[in-house]
Amino acid sequence: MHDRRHSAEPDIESLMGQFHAYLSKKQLKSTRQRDLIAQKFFAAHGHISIEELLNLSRAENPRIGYATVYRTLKLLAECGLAAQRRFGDGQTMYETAGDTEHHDHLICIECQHVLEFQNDDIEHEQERVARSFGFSLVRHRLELYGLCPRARGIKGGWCPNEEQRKLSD
Amino acid sequence: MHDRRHSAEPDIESLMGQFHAYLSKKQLKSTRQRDLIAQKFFAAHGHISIEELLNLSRAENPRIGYATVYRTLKLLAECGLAAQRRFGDGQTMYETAGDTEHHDHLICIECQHVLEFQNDDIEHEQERVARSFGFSLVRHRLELYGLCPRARGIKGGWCPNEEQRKLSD
DNA sequence: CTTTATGCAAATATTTTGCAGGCGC
DNA sequence: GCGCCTGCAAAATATTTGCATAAAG
Repeated sequence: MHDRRHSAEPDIESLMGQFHAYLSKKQLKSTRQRDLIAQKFFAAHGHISIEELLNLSRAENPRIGYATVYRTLKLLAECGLAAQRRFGDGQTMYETAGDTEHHDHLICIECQHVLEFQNDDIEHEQERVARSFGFSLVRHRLELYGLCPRARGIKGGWCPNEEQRKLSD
Repeated sequence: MHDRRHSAEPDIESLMGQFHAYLSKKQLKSTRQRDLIAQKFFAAHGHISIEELLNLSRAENPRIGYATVYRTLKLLAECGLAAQRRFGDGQTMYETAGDTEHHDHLICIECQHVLEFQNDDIEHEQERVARSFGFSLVRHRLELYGLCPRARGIKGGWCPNEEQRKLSD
């Protein structure tokens, strides 16, 4: 298991590649709008709402409409690169999924930042569980929510928030 | 519509108690409709949509309206007994929360249905991972996406979709 | 060229709200 | 009784769809 911090850019290239592969497999077209929306979506990496995505996209191409964002997100969901999610009363959010290197997330509920990790024992066990129900496992999502050392009040405790700031500057 | 059964009656009494406690703390009233909806909701235990809940409730009291279901679910969410959730492209679902038992989800990407499971090895490993980063673990979410036997094309394969129909009395 | 996408607006679906009686307390 | 609740319908949101035109392969 190893700790992998996010640097500014996640693996957008690879995700765009998967998206394009899906489009051509389905004989669908790759367009300026789809690419723009997908890029913005992948770049947001964590969570993003339809509206935020529309606004980000419009910043570069003001003529983009709601329908295109919905339609693109639907495609991304079909190929497992996006997943719809709803928290509390808020709006519908989408998040990235199906990353090739399936790292899981460790999230501090205090400072909101996200670390990634991989753990083979857990992965194996997931396989076993799926098989025990007769399922074949396609992908998974694992998120651990907790408090980072700083948030727990440990003096001089390490905090992913600051750690990331250091890394990205 | 069909409802989902769970072997042992979950702790509905206790959940209703928590709900009533919340109502009186907030000086809100306990009504026939609220109780009915909450009971149906708790009895469903796993996942239920607004519409299913409305139908179950109307089976006993046909005059119940959408608005009351929405309002009751909002109350349940406020006191932490329900949580909104959305899987795949499907409808908005609600699930019980704040229950002692925690369930992870196994979801068929073909038929969209959701099974719950628990696996102690995974839970332990999650603890270990969090600790190794200096985090204290508060909660987690684990979702496995895959194909059920039927969806995989296994002849006579078992499908959670149908299984549930069978189970419902 | 042929086929699929886009953007707009209109159609649907979903959720919330206002209000005139009803019902808990 | 007083004040919160309910059911209904209308309003506000959110999402999907139809269609003429534009762009991709």
